[in-house]
Amino acid sequence: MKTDLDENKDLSAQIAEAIRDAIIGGSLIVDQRLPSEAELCEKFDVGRSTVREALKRLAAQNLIRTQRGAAGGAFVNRMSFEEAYDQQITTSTLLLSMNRVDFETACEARYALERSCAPLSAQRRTADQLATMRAEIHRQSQPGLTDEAFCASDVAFHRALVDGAGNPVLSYQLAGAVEAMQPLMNMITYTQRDRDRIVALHTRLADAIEGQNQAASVQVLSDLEVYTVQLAKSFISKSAKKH
Amino acid sequence: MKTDLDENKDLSAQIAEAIRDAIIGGSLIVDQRLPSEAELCEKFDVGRSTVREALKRLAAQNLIRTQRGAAGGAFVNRMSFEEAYDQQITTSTLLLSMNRVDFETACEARYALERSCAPLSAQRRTADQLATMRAEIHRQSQPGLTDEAFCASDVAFHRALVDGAGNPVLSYQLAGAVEAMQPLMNMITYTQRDRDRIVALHTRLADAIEGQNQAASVQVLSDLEVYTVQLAKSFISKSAKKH
DNA sequence: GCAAATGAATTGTCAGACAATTACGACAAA
DNA sequence: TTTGTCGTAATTGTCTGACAATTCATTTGC
Repeated sequence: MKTDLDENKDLSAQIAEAIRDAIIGGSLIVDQRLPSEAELCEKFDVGRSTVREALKRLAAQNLIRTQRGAAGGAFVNRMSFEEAYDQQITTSTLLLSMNRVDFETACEARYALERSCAPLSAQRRTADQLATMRAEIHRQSQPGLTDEAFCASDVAFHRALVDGAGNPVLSYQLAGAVEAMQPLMNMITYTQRDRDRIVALHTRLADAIEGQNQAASVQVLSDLEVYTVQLAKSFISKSAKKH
Repeated sequence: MKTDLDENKDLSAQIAEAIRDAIIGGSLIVDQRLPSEAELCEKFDVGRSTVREALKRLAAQNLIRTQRGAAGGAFVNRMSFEEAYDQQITTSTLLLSMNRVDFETACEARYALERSCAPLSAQRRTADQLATMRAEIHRQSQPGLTDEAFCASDVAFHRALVDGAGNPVLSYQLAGAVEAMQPLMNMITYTQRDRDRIVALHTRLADAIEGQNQAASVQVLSDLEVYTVQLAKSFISKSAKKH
């Protein structure tokens, strides 16, 4: 691990980077204990606050976890899929909300990625995942559902589809694409007719997945993309007219 | 922003979460200045180190940036695509390296995602991106290339393919999938025959992209996936025999 | 033998101090 | 009037020392 620091830059950032590189490079392995804060102070020749700030940076990225007590300390953390999901979703959401990414671009990316899951999901989905899809469709056709709840159910439906591919890496990669769209979708108001149309498309999709019809599942996703973009466009022009 | 803290938990984590929620929720907008450290101390009724550790956590996630000096402070950061790329790659790499994800699963996910880019790339790739692909193919056929350099060129080739889709959100999502495979691919040793085969597949792919042949581009990626998995399998069985 | 007390190691938090950096205004010089 | 210099205030970055809270191992008392 590099212990020589550039004097005139942010020390805690440099220390965090040095440790991060050691973890990524494999010289610190999972569950291994890092030196105590006091030892790191000596090793890098800095004060304790500086070391602590560096460790907090790493903790924020789930690279380490800390434990108090006699046998405590900082340990290299095994990044769980759960943690990776959360990070993925947070990053994707912020990226979309802060960069004026137009709806169409985000939508295209999302459905392109989902189409890559659909054939696998048609092959492998479990009965449980299929049941989740059906249940969400049922929820979506309930009257009196708020727009927000409708969107949340939409996300759950698509998550089930993605998980149906039975590939955790794929689920992880798709988490951001699907969830990050939710705030954008939430801004739209759905008429009953819109919802009926979406429910119909979801039903077609679930049928295709149930019937293991790969081509059909891909086709429905394309149709869904077209419809979603159209919906967003008409909504934007409508709210533009109001003002 | 919530300012009431649970006494017996990690204060800096709670503060970081409160501020993070405010950013995600939109009550703190891009480039807005956060209260100074001293003000945050009062607001949350904690010491300055605690506040600073919370801010470092947020800085590690690129949520804020800090500036010294009179008009300095912490500002809500606009997450750039570049920063999001880096985070995505780091997270994906660690996830794969720490969870004994088998090669086949990771490979399946990667090529499934790439296949979702190929048709778009065939439609839209610029001459520049095509030239990058050709250049990397040329580099890959150079004799005396180390395995590591070969893999790096492979990544660059696939990045050009993905970027060809002209959708920055898609490029961002794919960054992790493509780059995180590199450490796994690096463990393989490539014979000249392996490289020739890969170069031939890459050439077919570049030809399909150049000729705007969507179906062919998808097909080549499937072939490449099959070959890559086969390569990895034979390599694993070979190194198993040695021991 | 077992429970309770003790001690040691470690992280979490606080307070105070000083250094480094930056913006801004005052003031003098051209 | 413009320009350059200086000082001052605000703010983050770092260091030091202290104490609290937690956890484990050891010792003590019964």
